[in-house]
Amino acid sequence: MSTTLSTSSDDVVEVIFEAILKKRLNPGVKLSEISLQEEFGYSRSVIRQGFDKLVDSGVLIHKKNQSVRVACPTEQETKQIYEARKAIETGVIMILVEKYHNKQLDLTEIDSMVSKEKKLHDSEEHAKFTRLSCDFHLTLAELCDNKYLVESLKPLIPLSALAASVYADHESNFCSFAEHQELIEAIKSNNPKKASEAINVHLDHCVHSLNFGVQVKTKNSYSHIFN
Amino acid sequence: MSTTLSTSSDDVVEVIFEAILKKRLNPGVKLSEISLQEEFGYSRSVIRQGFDKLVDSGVLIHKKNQSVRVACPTEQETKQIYEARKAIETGVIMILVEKYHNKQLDLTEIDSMVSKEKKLHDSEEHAKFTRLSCDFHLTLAELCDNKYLVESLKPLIPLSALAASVYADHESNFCSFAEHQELIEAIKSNNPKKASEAINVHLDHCVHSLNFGVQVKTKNSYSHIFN
DNA sequence: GAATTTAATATTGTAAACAATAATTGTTAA
DNA sequence: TTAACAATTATTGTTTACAATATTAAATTC
Repeated sequence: MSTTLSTSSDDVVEVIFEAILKKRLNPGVKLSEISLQEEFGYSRSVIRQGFDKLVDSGVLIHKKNQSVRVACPTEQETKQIYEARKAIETGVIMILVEKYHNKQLDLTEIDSMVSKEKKLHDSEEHAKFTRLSCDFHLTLAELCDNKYLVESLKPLIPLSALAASVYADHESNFCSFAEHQELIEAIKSNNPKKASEAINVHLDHCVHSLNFGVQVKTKNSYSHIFN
Repeated sequence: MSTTLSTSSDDVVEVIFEAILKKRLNPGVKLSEISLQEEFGYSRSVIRQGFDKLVDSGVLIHKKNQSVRVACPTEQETKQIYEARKAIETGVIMILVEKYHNKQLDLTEIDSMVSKEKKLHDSEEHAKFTRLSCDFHLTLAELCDNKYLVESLKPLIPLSALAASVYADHESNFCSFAEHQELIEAIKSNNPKKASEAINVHLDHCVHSLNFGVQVKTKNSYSHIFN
């Protein structure tokens, strides 16, 4: 949380988040503390602290006396993740509509993000596109100036990415930049109802684009993951 | 998170949560690791793990190389806490309305909680009443069967309790059981709009009942806090 | 006597060591 | 060959020890 001065273990959290969003770390992958201390250069206790935070947010799974594993959301969990996101992000959008109406909100950063999303989508840079799609949602939360909302949403983004790696057939169409565009327009039009519908429809589309029929595949090695 | 088998450090988290809700731990109180290991019987590293979790949720504040302190929410933070709660709990209520309508929700537990709240309020057992008010909100979230929503809301409840200890003049009127009653009625009446308004009005009342003019007081000793 | 500096103490940050548990490998028997 | 069991290895859970930092107390100066 932002009240904490960042410690070494936060590096671990960031790197693992990053690796998940970049699809370097797949669902179900086992992560041992001693193997990773070489990778990071920190001691095992620092790695462990980072793991603990990630376990707490649900991104890593930990059973007693066993190595942690990257979460592999079930169908039910995925639906719960998006249900939670709808609650939190609807709140986010309502706040932003209010702020924009009161001229307390600068949307230029978000506008340029959506433009960049479009470019990456057209040039078929899938990895970067997925990453930016995730950032879009987090950035909206950050614009609220409410650290509690941000912290609530934060773990749900990598969890969504993990769900996508498991269940999405084509990730390029998974989180539509066109709907992001519409969402921003709804905020600008100062129409709370329209904006609320836009975010709910968008997140519903994300879930419905997933194919829960696929067999879950897990990997076990983690060389060349973090670089 | 529920995916984790509970470890020793979770005991620390629970005990501190409990102490806050029971008003044994006041905002700003300093908690040193070595002093508390005697209190708990665990070693310092276990205490530390529990502290880390509490810091992550914002309930404890931690600056590098300094002892952790119980959070002392500012006016702005308090308003952010309730803004976040409104988002999350509106989502919770919407889910419950849907579930109740589909006969997938049993409200007898909640009904009896509200009855008990009334009793405690009438008999002026303030500490127990406050505690039950907090439990009411968490129980509603738990009825959604969505661990992500529960985990999002969980840290905001003790934070609200801390804000109340700082800014509430009379805690007995702080979180109205009558409004809890109305909220449940709204769910039962299968009226999403009414239910949404009920939770938003209730949480707004909580904030507005606070008096942000008071001077913040902190304490420094912690004997007889955890028993 | 008050303020500043210096030394002593206490507390946290990190790493390393040991104990307990799980995962793996090797062996044996059917 | 396969299955069950035993021994080994690897990994986690916890404690302990040491280094770095902050807090407190004492000493010095004005």
